[in-house]
Amino acid sequence: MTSYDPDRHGPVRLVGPGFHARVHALLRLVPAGSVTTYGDLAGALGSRTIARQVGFALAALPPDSRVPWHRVVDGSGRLTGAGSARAREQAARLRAEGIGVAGGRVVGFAARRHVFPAADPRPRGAGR
DNA sequence: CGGCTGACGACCT
DNA sequence: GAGGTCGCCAGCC
Repeated sequence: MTSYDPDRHGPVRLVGPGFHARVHALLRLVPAGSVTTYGDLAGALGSRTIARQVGFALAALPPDSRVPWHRVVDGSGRLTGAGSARAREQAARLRAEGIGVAGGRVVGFAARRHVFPAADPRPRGAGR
C-alpha cells in the first residue's frame, strides 16, 4: 500500500527503460556556447526530482559519444566533481566553446543557461 | 541471473 | 553559507 503500482495505476513513472537514451537525445539539443543543468534536463523530462538519475545517465555515456555532456553543470552553474580529470576536461571544452570557467564555475552562467521548449505546460512561478 | 556503479536537487537545521 | 538527509534507477560486467 502507499506504493504506486504502475501495473495498476499506469505509467506514472517518468524514468523507465530507455530513459538513459532520452537524456542523451535531449542533451544533444543544447547548442555550443550554451550550458544546461541536470535539473533542467530532468525538468524537461518531466520532473526535477530525477536530476540525480540524469547524472547517472551521463555517467554511463561512452567515451566516444557525441553527446555534449560537458555542457551540463549543476544548478549553481558549477562543474561537478571539481578537481577530477572529468571536470578539468569539461572546463577545457567549455572554454573551447567560448564559455569562461573560473573557480570551477561557469562565468555568466545565468545568461548562458539554455532553455528547453516546454513539452508540458506546467504552472511555474515566473522562472525561479 | 545477481551485484556493483555513478555527473544532483530540494528541503531542513 | 554549510552540512546532512531523502528522493522514481537503468545499464553493464
